Amino acid sequence: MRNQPQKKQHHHGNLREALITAGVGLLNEGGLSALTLRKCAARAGVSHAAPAYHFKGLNGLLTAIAARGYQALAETMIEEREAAATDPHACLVAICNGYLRFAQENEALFDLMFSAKELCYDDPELQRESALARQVLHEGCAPFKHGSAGNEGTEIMIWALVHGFAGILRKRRVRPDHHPANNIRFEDILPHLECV
Amino acid sequence: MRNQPQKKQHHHGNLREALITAGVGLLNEGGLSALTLRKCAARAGVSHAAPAYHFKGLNGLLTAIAARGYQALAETMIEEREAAATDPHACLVAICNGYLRFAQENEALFDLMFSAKELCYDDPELQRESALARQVLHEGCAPFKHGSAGNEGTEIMIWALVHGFAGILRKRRVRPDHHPANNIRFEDILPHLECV
DNA sequence: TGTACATCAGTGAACGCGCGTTCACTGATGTAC
DNA sequence: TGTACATCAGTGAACGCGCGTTCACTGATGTAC
Repeated sequence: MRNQPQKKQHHHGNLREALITAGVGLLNEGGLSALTLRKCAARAGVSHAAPAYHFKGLNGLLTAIAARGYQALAETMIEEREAAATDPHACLVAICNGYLRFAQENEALFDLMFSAKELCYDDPELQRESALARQVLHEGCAPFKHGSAGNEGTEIMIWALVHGFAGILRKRRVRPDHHPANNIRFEDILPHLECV
Repeated sequence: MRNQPQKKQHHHGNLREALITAGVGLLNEGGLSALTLRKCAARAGVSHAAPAYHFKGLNGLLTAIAARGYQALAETMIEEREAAATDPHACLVAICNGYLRFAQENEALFDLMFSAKELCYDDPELQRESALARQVLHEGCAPFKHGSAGNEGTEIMIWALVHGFAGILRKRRVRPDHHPANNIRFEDILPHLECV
């Protein structure tokens, strides 16, 4: 019963999850600036001092939410990859599309993960989740080399490319008539990759 | 004399410039969160209500500073291009390096230009300066085609690539051991572009 | 050339707001015996 | 099985802070005559 409280309790039992969920909701609805300790607490139905206590301050909460973001990013990429054909090219394209879809469907969360907000970059969970997401991209790039830099060059190029796309496709960042056409696809961009 | 006040005056004479300069300084020193109306005013030596009056609120000031950022971005790219050889490939590489240099030398300003902060995107000056910066990249890409998308495909790909690089190279965004090597160069990445 | 007046850039005090932090506390839980 | 006690998750009131905005005002400037 501990994780599914039936009624108002002093010990919440699952406060960490509740606060992270609340934070993600706030991000989706109000953007980065809507994510505060007090609003998170209110949405989770606890005292506004609770998240400060639980996460040892605002940065701790932001860090936990960002870690959850990396987890979701990895899941989205894997989801796309699973749905794709098995040949390396299609897999990599699918992974890239997953990255892009995550960025577009989770604008503010993506903001938090890569923005100017100070996170606790040495937090083990944040490190683990971001490394796992990175690993998905790494595996997708492994069969390829590109130019003299080989595999590593491929991975960095692909990461930059997909990350840059994510940035410039964001709504409100670019005037509509400056928007790159949405129908530019990775398929058009990646054909020069050679299988090792 | 109007633009060079010798002593404390009621009419500042060049308040707009003074506030933008102050804002850029604040960004450099304290990041995005250090950029407030009150701090800008203090640094420019005016009452804290002055910038609100002059720029019609915080967003107006942020917008003017972002516009200045695009101007500086264009200047940096042009500077690199001028220093390069005249062949199209070297020019494009130079422009890309300029984009990247600007992003690295002006972290917080770059943040403001592309971050989640709400700017007045229909401000004529912001539109003009961002279009001019975009134009530099456009000209650099004009001699090339890439894949079936031709010139436009090239431009979007290059923009995404360089913008993504800028993002992932930012300090503190990525753990040191996840950092792409700084010595990866556009020269290694662009050889597949074909002259039209 | 001088005077009266309208304009407007910037002032400074006051306002309310939401924020993160602190801290003495309470009440539930787990453990030792 | 029951009791005493230590632990600790969460409370709620209070704090001070910096923020953007507002507004009656002041003083410099430009213009009409």
